[in-house]
Amino acid sequence: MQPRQRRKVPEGELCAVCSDRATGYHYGTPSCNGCKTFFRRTIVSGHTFVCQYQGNCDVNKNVRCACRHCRFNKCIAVGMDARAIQNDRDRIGPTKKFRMDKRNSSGDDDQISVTSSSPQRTSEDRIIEQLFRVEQLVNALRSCVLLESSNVRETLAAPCLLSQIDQLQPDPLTTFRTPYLAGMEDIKMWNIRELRLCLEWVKTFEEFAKLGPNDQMALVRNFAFTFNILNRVFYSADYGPDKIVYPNGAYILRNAQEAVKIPGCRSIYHRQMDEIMIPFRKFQVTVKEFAAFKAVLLFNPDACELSPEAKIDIANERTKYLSSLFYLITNNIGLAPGVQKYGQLLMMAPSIQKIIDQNDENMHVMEVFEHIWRIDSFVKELCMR
Amino acid sequence: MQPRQRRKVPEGELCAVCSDRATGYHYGTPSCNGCKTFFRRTIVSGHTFVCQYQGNCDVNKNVRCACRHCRFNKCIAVGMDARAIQNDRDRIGPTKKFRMDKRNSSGDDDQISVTSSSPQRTSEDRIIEQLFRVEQLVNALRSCVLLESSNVRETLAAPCLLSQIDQLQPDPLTTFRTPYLAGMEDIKMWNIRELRLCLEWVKTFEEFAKLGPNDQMALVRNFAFTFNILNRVFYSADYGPDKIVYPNGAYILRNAQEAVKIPGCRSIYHRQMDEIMIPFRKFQVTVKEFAAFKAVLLFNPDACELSPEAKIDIANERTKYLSSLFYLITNNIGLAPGVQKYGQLLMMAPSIQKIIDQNDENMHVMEVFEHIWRIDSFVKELCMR
DNA sequence: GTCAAACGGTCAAAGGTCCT
DNA sequence: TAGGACCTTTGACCGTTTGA
Repeated sequence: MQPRQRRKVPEGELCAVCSDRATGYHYGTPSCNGCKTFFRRTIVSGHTFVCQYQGNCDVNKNVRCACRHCRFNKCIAVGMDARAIQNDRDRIGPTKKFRMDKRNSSGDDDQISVTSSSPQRTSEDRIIEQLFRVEQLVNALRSCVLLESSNVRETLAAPCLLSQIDQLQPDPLTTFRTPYLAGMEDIKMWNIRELRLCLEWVKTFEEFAKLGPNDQMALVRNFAFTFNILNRVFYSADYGPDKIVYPNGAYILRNAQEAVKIPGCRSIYHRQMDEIMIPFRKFQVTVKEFAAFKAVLLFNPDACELSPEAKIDIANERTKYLSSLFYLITNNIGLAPGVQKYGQLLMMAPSIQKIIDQNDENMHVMEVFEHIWRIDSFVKELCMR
Repeated sequence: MQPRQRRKVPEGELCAVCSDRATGYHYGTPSCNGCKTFFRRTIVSGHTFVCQYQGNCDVNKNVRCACRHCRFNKCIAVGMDARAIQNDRDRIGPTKKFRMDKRNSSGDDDQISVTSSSPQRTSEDRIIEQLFRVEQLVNALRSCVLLESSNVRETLAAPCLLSQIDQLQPDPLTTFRTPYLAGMEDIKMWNIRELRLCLEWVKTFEEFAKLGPNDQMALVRNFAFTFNILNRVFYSADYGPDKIVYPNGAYILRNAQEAVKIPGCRSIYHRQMDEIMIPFRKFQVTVKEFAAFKAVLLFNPDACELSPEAKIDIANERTKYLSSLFYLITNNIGLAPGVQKYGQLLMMAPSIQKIIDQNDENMHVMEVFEHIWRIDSFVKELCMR
């Protein structure tokens, strides 16, 4: 477990969160067993808490359980690092031998639901929990070796990779290295990977699966590059407002480096930073909110070439995710601030649309110079109109 | 939690207090759920009980509730340890999966409409009332003779026409006649008129007036054609989903008539109908809501060529109108339906954006054929990038 | 190879919820 | 209202992984 520094916690050191006796450095911070476990569970489950008071509750050994919102905030404030949490469960096997028995009793395939002990309250909560589980799976899939898929329709018809994720190998190309300037190969690799993930992601929606292949194609062609860009900026490590950092450390500068510039194309990276990445950070969009926002954008009844019959179902689906997003936000931060955050988030959509349109235009320019800037056929099928 | 030892209560172990089945060691003593909870509540509430008899009542499963004094005494006697009781914890929310309560019921009795009947008007109310007054004035101005204005900056700097509206003459070109197929002259006339109205409309916003001329120009160039199209479809008389009708009766067909087609340009009228006009009608958007929606769209912090300083004020202004729109809608129709309507309305913005972008493209095509399809210089200044 | 730091998993025993 | 069945959350303890 890469300890940041190999140092023993001094005798009598206190938990930086609650001042109980620290049992060591956990997630980069001297902390007690309770705060360590609390932090991990909160991150892994994706729970968000609401303070019943003013958000400035005292956190100490005696009252640390009184307000989970303030306890978690303090965990973050004292420097606990969520990246030190290992979501990759293949690397640590079961700690008990009789775990084998459990596997056998629950059937051959280890199911997704093992880890989730979610509260499941209202239908909105269930929707959000489902989105969150899928989001985590997609994030795991992002760093796996993905076989090349040249045909969108076939990929859509194939079984979802997310259910077989434990049989996939980690891809060394995706492991984080010291940040370095991205080259064109990085951009292409991540574009293809993210578009591939998009196809697996959309397949997890029941309503999407019900659509005919042409409607599926229309929706996914309308949405795929949005998914690509949104994930790129949302999951970019925060190296300031002028860098978009891919998971492997490759980064793009605000004024794009020469290596990734395309003659005749207007750079859209600075707009991705100003109009998406910075607002996401400013509004403190959570993973769950992000997932719901993407679902809203996917179900676009105005997507080109949708059949009229499908439009109605798709509009209803959008409404469902809109409501879930609203209650998620307002439950987290209260009605009045939530109304603002919700509105601001939705009003990012037109800006995102403009960026996507600009990208479309760029791709057509690239195609003119196809002998130089060859566009992957899979990308072309998904993103060109 | 310090369990004294990690030991499971033996099968068949009895509660030391009442001899019911023990569910585990609680507060240091094997005990049942009832006595466990009774002990905690008694300690936490600080209650003291008085025995009605001699203080030596029997305490067992059947009569344990008969005398709380003796029950509590026995709890202490068998060794329950009050020091194992913790401070209050955070609320954990509903624990039952299916609850038929709150939101999705009718929104009438929702708490949100505190303001509507109170004499004190909120700031949101005042904002809406102001927008509504201006909307009515602009609607009046639409049918007045408007002097030609060739220069956008000068027009923005000039006094607002809305304050001199009673000195203007009605324009016979705008009076309603029996509907007839619009010709290119109708389209051009209404485009210019609506753009002219847009300039007068934006001037009524205090925050807009405060901006420097370059920022004003950036905002209005970003917004003018949106204003044009939105007013066109919102105020179109309802002759079904396949006609956009101008105030003078000129109408455009879904499959645009030859007279208004432009070679090389994709028609955007059917999209204006499907993605704006029909949703406006379906959602039953009111005039006030429409006005607030336009204000939200005007104050776009992502408009091209805005100065960085202006962006912040503009974002705040947008948030203000977003909140006003939300409270307007939810006060009208209740929280749950309002949340849906609000979200659906805002999510029209990306589709509107796409239509505007398509229009931009068309205008560039038109310019190539400028000798035939001459674009008015005023229109060009406002709408071309 | 050795071993301690720091991961994740476990489950008894805390507290909270909600129907009676 | 108070009681208690049933639920979630907590954290001390333990096995596993990893890097110096």
